[in-house]
Amino acid sequence: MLSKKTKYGLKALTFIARSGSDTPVQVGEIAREEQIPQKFLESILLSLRKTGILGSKKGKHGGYYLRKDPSEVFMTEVMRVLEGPIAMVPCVSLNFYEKCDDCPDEDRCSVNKLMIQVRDSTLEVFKNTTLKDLSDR
Amino acid sequence: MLSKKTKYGLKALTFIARSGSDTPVQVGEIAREEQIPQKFLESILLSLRKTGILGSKKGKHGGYYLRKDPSEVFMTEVMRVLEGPIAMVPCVSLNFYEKCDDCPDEDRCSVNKLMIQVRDSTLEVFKNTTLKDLSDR
DNA sequence: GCAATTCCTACTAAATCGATAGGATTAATA
DNA sequence: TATTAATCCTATCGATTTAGTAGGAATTGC
Repeated sequence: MLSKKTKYGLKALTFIARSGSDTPVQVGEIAREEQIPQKFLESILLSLRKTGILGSKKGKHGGYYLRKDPSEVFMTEVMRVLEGPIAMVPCVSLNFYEKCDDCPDEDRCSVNKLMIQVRDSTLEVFKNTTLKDLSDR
Repeated sequence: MLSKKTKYGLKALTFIARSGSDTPVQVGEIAREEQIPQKFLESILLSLRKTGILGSKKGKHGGYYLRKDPSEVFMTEVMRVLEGPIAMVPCVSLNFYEKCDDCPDEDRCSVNKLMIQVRDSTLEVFKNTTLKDLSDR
């Protein structure tokens, strides 16, 4: 299941990308338009800022803005920030690898092999989709 | 994240497929060999039986067996039983469709579009992988 | 009848999710 | 400089899900 955090995050990013203008977009506006609880959205945008996808301006007339062109914001990056590892098991994760405690031999593990395939096919989608693709349609 | 239930279930199915023989395989044996809590595994195999993937024999010398040849047990079926919907959001699920309450227009939803792609690519993997593939390697 | 097995129901501890609350900090502007 | 409006930060909380555990009923082979 996709978490609400990710769902809200993607919608917010799309909203910001669509706004186009240079002036930052405020949390309140996004929350209102996209029907997202404002306080929850605040924390989501904050994490997107901390990882460098968004920039922010504080104080009056502040808000959030994209730090790159939407066509350069890849879903691999966004999904890892919002949803965490793309792999379904840590032992096939490229960025968050961890050995399974219960699995003695990774090379002979049937789950491992299957999940590598799932990871690769999902990755392929995320690598080929940018925020521009999301906001265009 | 893949649930332990699914992981254990896949390992157990692989174990049964590898055993090859006609005599049913006992929960205790699988639990011991694959390091899975026995009582937990019982409930997992039970759900696989109820959906027709496994058959069982009760009483002494009882156990579980495959109802089809491993090459006919597709991961689509197994994953749906163990892990639930393959789609990451209900609004793109083929078998468990539900409209998003918070999303007024599905056709204009950027999340929707992205998740359809992820669903299709994952489905492609599961459609082309059978229990035979898992147990062969 | 006894032993070994699946089957069934109920319970529980821990983790995660989806928020909410309250205020500190910063910046524009009157 | 005071006010206002925004982001930033920390803490808390209820509900749900996960990963089991417990205990025994039902069934079968010997």
